Amino acid sequence: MPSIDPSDAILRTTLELLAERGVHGLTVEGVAARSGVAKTTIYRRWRSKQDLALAALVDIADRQTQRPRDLGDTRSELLAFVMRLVRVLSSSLVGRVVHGLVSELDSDPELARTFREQVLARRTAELDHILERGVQRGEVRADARAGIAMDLLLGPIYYRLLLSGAPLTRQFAEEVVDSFLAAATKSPE
Amino acid sequence: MPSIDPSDAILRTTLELLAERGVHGLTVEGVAARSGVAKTTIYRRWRSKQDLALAALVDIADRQTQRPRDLGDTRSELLAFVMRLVRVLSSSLVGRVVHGLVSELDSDPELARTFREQVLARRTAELDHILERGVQRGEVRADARAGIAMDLLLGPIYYRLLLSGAPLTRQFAEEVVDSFLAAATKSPE
Amino acid sequence: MPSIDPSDAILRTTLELLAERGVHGLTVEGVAARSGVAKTTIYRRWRSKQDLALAALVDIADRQTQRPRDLGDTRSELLAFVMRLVRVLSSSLVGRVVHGLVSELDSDPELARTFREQVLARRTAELDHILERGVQRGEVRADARAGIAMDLLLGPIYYRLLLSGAPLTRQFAEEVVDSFLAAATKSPE
Amino acid sequence: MPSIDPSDAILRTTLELLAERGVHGLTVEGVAARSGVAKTTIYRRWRSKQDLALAALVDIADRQTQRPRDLGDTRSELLAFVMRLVRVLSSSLVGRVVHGLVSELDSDPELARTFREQVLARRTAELDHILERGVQRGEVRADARAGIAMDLLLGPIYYRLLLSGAPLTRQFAEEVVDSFLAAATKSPE
DNA sequence: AACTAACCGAGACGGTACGTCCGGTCTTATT
DNA sequence: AATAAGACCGGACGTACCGTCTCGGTTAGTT
Repeated sequence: MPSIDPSDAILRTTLELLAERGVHGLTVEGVAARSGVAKTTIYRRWRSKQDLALAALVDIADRQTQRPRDLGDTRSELLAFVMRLVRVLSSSLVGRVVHGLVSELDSDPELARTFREQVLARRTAELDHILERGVQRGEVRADARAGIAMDLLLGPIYYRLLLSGAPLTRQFAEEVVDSFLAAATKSPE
Repeated sequence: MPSIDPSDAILRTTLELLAERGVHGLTVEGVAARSGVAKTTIYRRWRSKQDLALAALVDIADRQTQRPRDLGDTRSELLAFVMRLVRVLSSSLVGRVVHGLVSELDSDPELARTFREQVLARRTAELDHILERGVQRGEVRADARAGIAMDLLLGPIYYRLLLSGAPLTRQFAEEVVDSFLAAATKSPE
Repeated sequence: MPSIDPSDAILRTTLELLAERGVHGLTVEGVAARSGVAKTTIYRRWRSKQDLALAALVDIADRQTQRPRDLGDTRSELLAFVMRLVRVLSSSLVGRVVHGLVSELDSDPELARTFREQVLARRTAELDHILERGVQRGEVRADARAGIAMDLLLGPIYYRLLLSGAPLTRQFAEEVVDSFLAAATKSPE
Repeated sequence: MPSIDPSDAILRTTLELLAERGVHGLTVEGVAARSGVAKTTIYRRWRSKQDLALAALVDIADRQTQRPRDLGDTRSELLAFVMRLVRVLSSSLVGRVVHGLVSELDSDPELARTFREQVLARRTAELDHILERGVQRGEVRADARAGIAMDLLLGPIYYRLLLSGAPLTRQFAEEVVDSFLAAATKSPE
């Protein structure tokens, strides 16, 4: 007698439908029908279908979060960090969900808050660790902080995912990391 | 005797509604009602409300496109380039429209194509000019090309607009430009 | 606390609109708007506006069905039978609805079936009773049956209603009944 | 160089579409498209699609009108008269068109007038001739007139066509004629 | 031979209603 | 008390035709 908690079934179905049809094709009615749950039950737990999609997203993220290990040098660690994002976003599911949610962040502040806390903040924390170690090693300038670093490292990745549609290759990840390091290493002019 | 063409009225109304309620609150029915045009007329010209919103966006972009003037040095020109984007995106209207459209780019290839051709490609062309001049001046490495430069310069801007919600300040623009130049100047290691 | 069931409100409004504007002017949207019911609710119960109009028609018919009483002689009973139809059809409402539905019977078999079962079959049953009594009394030939009798008695009435537009008077009803009786009495030649 | 007059092409196409899809599926746009004529041209000649359908109907009727020949006895002539109607209405085309038009007669007086003048009045004239001859022969009561005779003879036919859906057989036609003659022969009681 | 007026095709337009999809709320009965 | 089931209101969707309306391009007929 599995899954006494309907939330599991709901999230699992949500991910299935997201994978099959994207955020656009995700409907609360569809989730209810396939998971054998009443619409009411869904609305009791999530405020909207975006909220539900985000919950599913976080559900994945939870499983994939990884402590950034000490790889010896900052470049390797940053590259691992960026490549992990590249890989996750390239898996059609996560990429599609993020892509599908972005527009909603603008009109739903509550959703935006959750997204930033549950998704972005974790990445920032990881990046902070890496940079701290880099400063200690003397590989990175002392004033390097995750704030701007996130913009410089993740921005280009998301730009390709969300806007230009250009491919997220390993070479691209290296160029992004190297560009970042060029500035983070050099003393300001 | 202006606006014999209903397209004008439609686009104008579309911009009004976008400004007031965002892409989310934009409805074809609403545009038809306010602009005094039949829904059919709208559908005769645009395939969907996203298509319409994009048209309105391009309509603004058309009016704002600017030849990048020679400012003497590359940093100034890049900063002007980035700041122009920052200003445009900060004007609530354009920012909201772009934000509202992003999710649709994933599910509507035709829309994505148009967006890239009408919006991104123009920026790329401008950037190309700047970089070319920079190479000639010897301020930029000879292999600098707009492709990756767009990712590095615009990525961080859009990351803040679309995801982190952090403010688009002039200081931020400078940091982005300087970071880019640090890499584009230095010879590869 | 009446009309917990939206069907009541819908049918009542349908009759109002039919009376005011005829079948032609009956729209599902209009019924929804005036009855304070969602269009979906109407479509959940009736397949089309014709189906709805027919339901309203049957709704009236239900209320007006009457056991044919024994009036002593067949002519009186037939005349009462015919006159009842004449009166009902002359009431603008029923006449208009029937008139408005006829054309749809040709293209909507399901509608035709319902119309015949719910409306015509009832009349046929009444007529059967009358003829049966007439046979027992010896006033009508033993082989008189409702099948052809319906054609002969109602045909002329509907012909005037639907096609010629000639008035449905009492004298006309008498002529129809007498003509029928002339044949139904006389032995076949 | 055929059909200099577009009316021909329009009516021909109208009949085709009526035959294929019934009055319901007849659209002015469809006629225009198939006949290679502009909608304007159609509206210049007919007020509505019903008007057009009726014109097509009359067009057929014109070709089929027939002088009722003297067959020697009234019964034969009446039967021929009724059977001709039966045959015409049974041809799916005319039957469908009439069926499709009936409902419009109620809401379009102009259409009704034309229908009665162009279609019914011709039949009445034919019937008049037959009855006149019948009176002269002494086969029919002197006060028999087409007015009520049309109701009694055509009513049952149209009742089956329009309402009951029962088949229009030759036997049925005979029963109708004989019933009429029973009354038209007998002196009033 | 040029001019004009009628008529034509093409098709855009405002408008009405269609029937559908889903969102999110609410009620009822079950367990 | 939480649930499945599902009816309900509401808003918008995109479509189909309606009947009206320019708009140019023949084609006749007139001068």
